[in-house]
Amino acid sequence: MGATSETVEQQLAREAWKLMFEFIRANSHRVMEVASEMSLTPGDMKSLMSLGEGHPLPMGGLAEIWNCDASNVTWLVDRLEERGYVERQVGTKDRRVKIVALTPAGIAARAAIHDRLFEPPEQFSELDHTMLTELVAILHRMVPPAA
Amino acid sequence: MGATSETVEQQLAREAWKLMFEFIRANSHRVMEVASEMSLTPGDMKSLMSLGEGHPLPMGGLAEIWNCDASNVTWLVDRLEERGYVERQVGTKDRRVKIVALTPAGIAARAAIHDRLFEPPEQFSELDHTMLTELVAILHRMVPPAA
DNA sequence: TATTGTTATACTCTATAACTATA
DNA sequence: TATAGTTATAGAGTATAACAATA
Repeated sequence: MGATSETVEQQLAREAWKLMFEFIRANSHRVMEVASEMSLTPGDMKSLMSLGEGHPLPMGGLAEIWNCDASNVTWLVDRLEERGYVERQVGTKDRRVKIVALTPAGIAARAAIHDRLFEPPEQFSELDHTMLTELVAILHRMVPPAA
Repeated sequence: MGATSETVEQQLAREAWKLMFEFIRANSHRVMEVASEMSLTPGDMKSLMSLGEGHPLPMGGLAEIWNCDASNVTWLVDRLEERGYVERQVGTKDRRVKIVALTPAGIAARAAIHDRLFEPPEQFSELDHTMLTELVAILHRMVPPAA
């Protein structure tokens, strides 16, 4: 049953992933909506989202996370800094590096985005208690605990 | 148990949605990878993905689906047409409208994208047969059958 | 000399406005 | 006159290259 069984599971995984993909695509407009509500561009919002509270990051690290050029990080951080959401701190060890940290206003903005973005789409109301419990357990297994 | 029970379910839905969101974000690089493999920009790929085989659409309809300006649709369709993936057909009833249809090459490219994009991420290997079956059933309930 | 981040500049993507052709 | 799509043009976002400060 080895090879056959494995194939069945791969097919199930593929089916599940495909459905998840479609579900996300059907709800992708929400990101734009929330950004628009908060007068942020999608780029600003994405940047803000990936700056953890207790985890300030150097410009270079952001370029890696955001998968863009360093010069673009300068531009993005300038935008957030103008709005008072982040600040640049000079590195203590190496004075060349600039650490980007959320300000209290940035932390608040990030929390507001999360609140709105994590409102579950209407399709979740199709699920009963058992299914919801199962789904949470399954996703907990797939998503590593700490980010 | 009415109000209380509902709140618990809303919390579960929120938790599930948040986890799904994180899971997708952790795998968002795949889209870029596949686009790059096929020498397509993410925009080209997104456009190609939303053109169904038996469902050619007018330029105006695409502007609505892609949520962008009509002039941008012209540009996007030009790109796909240059690569031989779509063709403009003049409307039979109203000669002003242009119907955009996938060519055989476009259908093949779309299938290739799907094949790669729907390869389930490694995290699915954490799930046993029961969980996979549950997940597929749950997602089928949330995603409307026809696209 | 090598590296971090910025500035100057060019290229890509998207939108607004004016236009062409049908209706 | 109104509508579907295109063309001309301007604006946002991103990258490449040259630069300044620090290592």
